[in-house]
Amino acid sequence: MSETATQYTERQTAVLDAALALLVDGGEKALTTAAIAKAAGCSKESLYKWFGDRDGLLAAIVTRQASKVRTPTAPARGFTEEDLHNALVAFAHNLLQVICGDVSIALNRLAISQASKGDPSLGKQLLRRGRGHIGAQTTILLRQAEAAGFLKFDSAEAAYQVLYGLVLQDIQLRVLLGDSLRPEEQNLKQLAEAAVRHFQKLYQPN
Amino acid sequence: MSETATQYTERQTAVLDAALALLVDGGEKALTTAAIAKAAGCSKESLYKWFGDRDGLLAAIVTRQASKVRTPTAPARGFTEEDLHNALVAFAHNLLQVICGDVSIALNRLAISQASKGDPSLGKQLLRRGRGHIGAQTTILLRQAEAAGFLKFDSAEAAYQVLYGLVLQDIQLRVLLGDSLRPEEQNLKQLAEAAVRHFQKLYQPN
DNA sequence: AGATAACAGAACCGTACCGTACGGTACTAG
DNA sequence: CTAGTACCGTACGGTACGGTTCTGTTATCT
Repeated sequence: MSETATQYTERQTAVLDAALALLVDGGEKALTTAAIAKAAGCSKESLYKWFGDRDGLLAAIVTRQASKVRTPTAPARGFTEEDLHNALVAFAHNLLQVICGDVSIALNRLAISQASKGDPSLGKQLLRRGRGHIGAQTTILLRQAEAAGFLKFDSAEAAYQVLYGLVLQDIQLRVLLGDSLRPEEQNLKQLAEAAVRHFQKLYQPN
Repeated sequence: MSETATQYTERQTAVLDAALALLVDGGEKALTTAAIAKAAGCSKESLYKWFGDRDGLLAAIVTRQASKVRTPTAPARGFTEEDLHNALVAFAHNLLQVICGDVSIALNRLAISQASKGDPSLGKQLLRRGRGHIGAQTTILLRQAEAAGFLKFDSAEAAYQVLYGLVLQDIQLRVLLGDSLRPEEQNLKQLAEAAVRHFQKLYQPN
């Protein structure tokens, strides 16, 4: 596994942000090297000097964005059952907002498109740095909740998987396919609360 | 909405099948008009005569495949709670198998790629004829189960959404991104049973 | 048998885009 | 003042592909 610990200069990250903006509105077809150079106010030659080739630039975009994932607020040491509920709802709400956001949609579409061309590296990056990271943090929260006696399960990872499914349902795939949320789904906070309610019912201790 | 009731000749459906096979192994980049013509043993000119342009051909591939969706076995008139459980598990298992299959992955990737280029029509088709259809059938089953007193919920559609999320979790997105299932996820039957168990616990009447 | 339509095969055209090369410019160091 | 560095802007080569056109062949109909 290539540990791309490469740190980019301020100038280069600005280029990556410009490229991401270009990707978000316009899709992948708008993301040509010429367009990136123009939007970023640099020359194509510099792009190739900095990022190797087009795929390298795409990978840099993904890793840069994935490095921005906000880890869920660390749970307080001693916390009540209501704290747990609120933390889970906040997690679910945040997850829904991220997934329905333009940036997430554009990046996931890009990664899937690359996977379709036989290169799963972008997808792996996205899963590892995005979903994997946020999942690990939340799994810790679940374990603490179990230790506090608020939840009961065999595997924290499996429980997290269930929570994830309850929250997202088929929403992520639908937005990726270009579908728009139904009116009753517009209220993401409400969706998050319903999902967490179901989750707590499934894993209540008694 | 264009009601593409166009019926293709046997020859043309054979071309669509060949194109689908090409898409399944090789991804979208392998799906050039020249390659399709070669694989199907026809000329490019015929392709354009039959399907208009490349996008028309892609749409024809999707609609043809979507027309093959097997509606879940109609539930028996008088059925027991065990029948319900078995029907739900069969549904979940079948769903997982379809979603993890090469054809589903290739078509969903194709539709997402098209959506990324600003054309959501393929995605709409996929949702309407694929997920929408199977969902409607299953929702009917859920309603009958409620009438029989085996389940309790406010909205059958919402309950179906929950079942869908419990079954798929993040599996579909992961396979689309090129990730492979973890060893403990290989047993799809087991996943289906766990999901249905959770579902029934959530919506048990008492 | 002759006419007509359908089709395969191949050549061709225009376009889009990746990657590279080159000339010109601003800035810094000695 | 000169040399070096980093960069922009542009132009170009090579290639891939969508779509069109042409020619020859096969099949069907009268």
